[in-house]
Amino acid sequence: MTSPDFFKRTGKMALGSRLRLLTERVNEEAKSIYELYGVEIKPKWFPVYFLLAHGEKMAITEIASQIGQTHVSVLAIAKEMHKAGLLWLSKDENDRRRTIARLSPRGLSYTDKLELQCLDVASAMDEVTQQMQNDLWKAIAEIERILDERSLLQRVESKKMEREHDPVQIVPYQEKYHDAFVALNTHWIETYWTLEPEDVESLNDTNRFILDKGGHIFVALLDGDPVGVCAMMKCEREEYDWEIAKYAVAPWAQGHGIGDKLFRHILEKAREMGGFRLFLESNTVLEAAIHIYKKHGFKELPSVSSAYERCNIQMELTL
Amino acid sequence: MTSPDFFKRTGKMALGSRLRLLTERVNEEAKSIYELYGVEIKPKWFPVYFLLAHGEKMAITEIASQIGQTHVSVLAIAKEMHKAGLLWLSKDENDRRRTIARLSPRGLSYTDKLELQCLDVASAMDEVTQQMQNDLWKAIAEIERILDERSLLQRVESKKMEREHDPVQIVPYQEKYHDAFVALNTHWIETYWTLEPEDVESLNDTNRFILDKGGHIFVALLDGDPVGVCAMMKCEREEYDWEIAKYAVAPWAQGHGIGDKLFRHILEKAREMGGFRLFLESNTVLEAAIHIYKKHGFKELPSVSSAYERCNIQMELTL
DNA sequence: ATTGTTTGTGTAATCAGTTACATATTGTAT
DNA sequence: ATACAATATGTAACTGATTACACAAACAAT
Repeated sequence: MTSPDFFKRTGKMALGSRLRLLTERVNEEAKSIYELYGVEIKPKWFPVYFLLAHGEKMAITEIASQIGQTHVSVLAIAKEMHKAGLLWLSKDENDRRRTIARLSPRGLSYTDKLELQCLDVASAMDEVTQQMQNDLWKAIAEIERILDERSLLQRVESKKMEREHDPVQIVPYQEKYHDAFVALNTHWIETYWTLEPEDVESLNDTNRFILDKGGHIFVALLDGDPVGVCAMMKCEREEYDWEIAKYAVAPWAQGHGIGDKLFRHILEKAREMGGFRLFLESNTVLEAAIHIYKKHGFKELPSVSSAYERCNIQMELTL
Repeated sequence: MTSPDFFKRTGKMALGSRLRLLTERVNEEAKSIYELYGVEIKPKWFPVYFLLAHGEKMAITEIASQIGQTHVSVLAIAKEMHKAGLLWLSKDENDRRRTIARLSPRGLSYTDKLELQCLDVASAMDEVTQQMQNDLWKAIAEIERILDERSLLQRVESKKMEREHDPVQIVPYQEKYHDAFVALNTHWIETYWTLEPEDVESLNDTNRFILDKGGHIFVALLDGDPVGVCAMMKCEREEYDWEIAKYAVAPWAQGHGIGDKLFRHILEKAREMGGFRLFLESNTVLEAAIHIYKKHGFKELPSVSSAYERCNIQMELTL
């Protein structure tokens, strides 16, 4: 039914689509719930019904502004309800523009049933809410308030400005960064060790070794040029979620916090994807890297038994 | 713009309407964000675009199942994108039923721009998320999971069963319970004291004294008959949110936990409405009530200076 | 008293999705 | 080899909302 994988990949860009899907689903459920109670009311009538449930009289526009819809849709609902014999429409004597709506006796007679239904739905929703760590209801209220303060457009606009003025950017790996990925990693290996045939293979076949297995690579761009890379791979060890590897920054670009920014990005992604136990292997000669690992809270593990000969230190972090 | 008052009143019954409103709003914003980036892509194309962004080829139905929409809507999107020159459609050689979609070179050329847009939107959304106590994104994922386990319909169904088999029910106040509200309160006052003219006035004019000021009354029904009432009023003292008052249960119905259930309901409502500091006044001769107050954690306040002569104890609770 | 603006309602077209059903291919079980 | 079921697409009609626009009543300012 749900396709959580897709939305995990899109990230928050697809909020609209996701909300629409959830809305659809909730309305679907609502329909069958109304049927369960034998109330001949369409779910979309509910807001109007609720407003008039105790005999209140209201003009179309008034209803619309209260329930947050356009007068056109309220008009359509009112007509449908009128046709179903639940609602009466009349002109306001004092202001001949206004059309006053109120429930018919038959409409009013449903109020009790509907009230029971509300009761049951409320307690079912309460039950659901208790099972959630994040209260959907409150979250909606919060985001509405936050977007009232400053629209998403404005926020995105300033992020855009920020980004455009920042020469350093972290982006997800793409095929076009493959050469840089290989070159950057080759460089630090060759500085201290020699490149083994396995190295060449694993670097060249990025897709097979990292991405296809559910791993991710991020690239640091300086004025659009790739100057740093770092990979997070699904960890083969049971006790960890992600292994950080292939972390390399061009020597001439070091010392400007680019590596740190890249690494922070990786940690954030891990957090987002719900993997909290991180692992990495390295060598103590790579002082700059070890410094960054420690800075972000990685702790050294006691014993080392690595597949790579050039590793003499293993570290872990639980986010 | 938003109408939070209305949704506060409807409670969780109007989740569908509320979600639709939020969806509408997000999509509205999305539209202007796309414009900001000068990408000639409609927001609703995004899921399809995202899937094909790196040259992937996919059949219509395949796309549909991945993004959680019907093949019909994907087809419509594909046609629109085709018309806009962003997408190519071709028949699968091996399976002549399948229509394969992939981005045209022009479509692919937008990928970079869109990626930047994703980046900015993601960081704007992250900023928003950090301001929220309840993570909307996670809340959606959670509720989807919970509803996968057991549909809302099923949950409501069992709540209905429970309610129908439980003779005791707590419902919000309605006009028809007015007589019971007056009678129940009059009874305990007259048992220990005499009814003053102010009492009569405040009980009779429930609307003006309690409801119009944003207070709430709940009624305990036993087999449909009102046997208990309790009010929560906006507290006049700065340091509290709600004052509990007019708490009365018919003597012949006492000792069956009805009063307790009613009181628990009140506490829950206070919690829901975000009022955490509660206050009440009472008299120590009302042992049953004092017992319930203490049971739920109310603590006695030292000094008493009440408007009511018959009060000799004041209590408070922070939820 | 007149005129221009605001407000309330109504109509038509549009949008982004849906369901229901038709048609063409492909797979499968005798 | 055939017939039936399953799959992939396509079409038409519907749904629940919207925007754009028309028109009449009420209000406000000269």
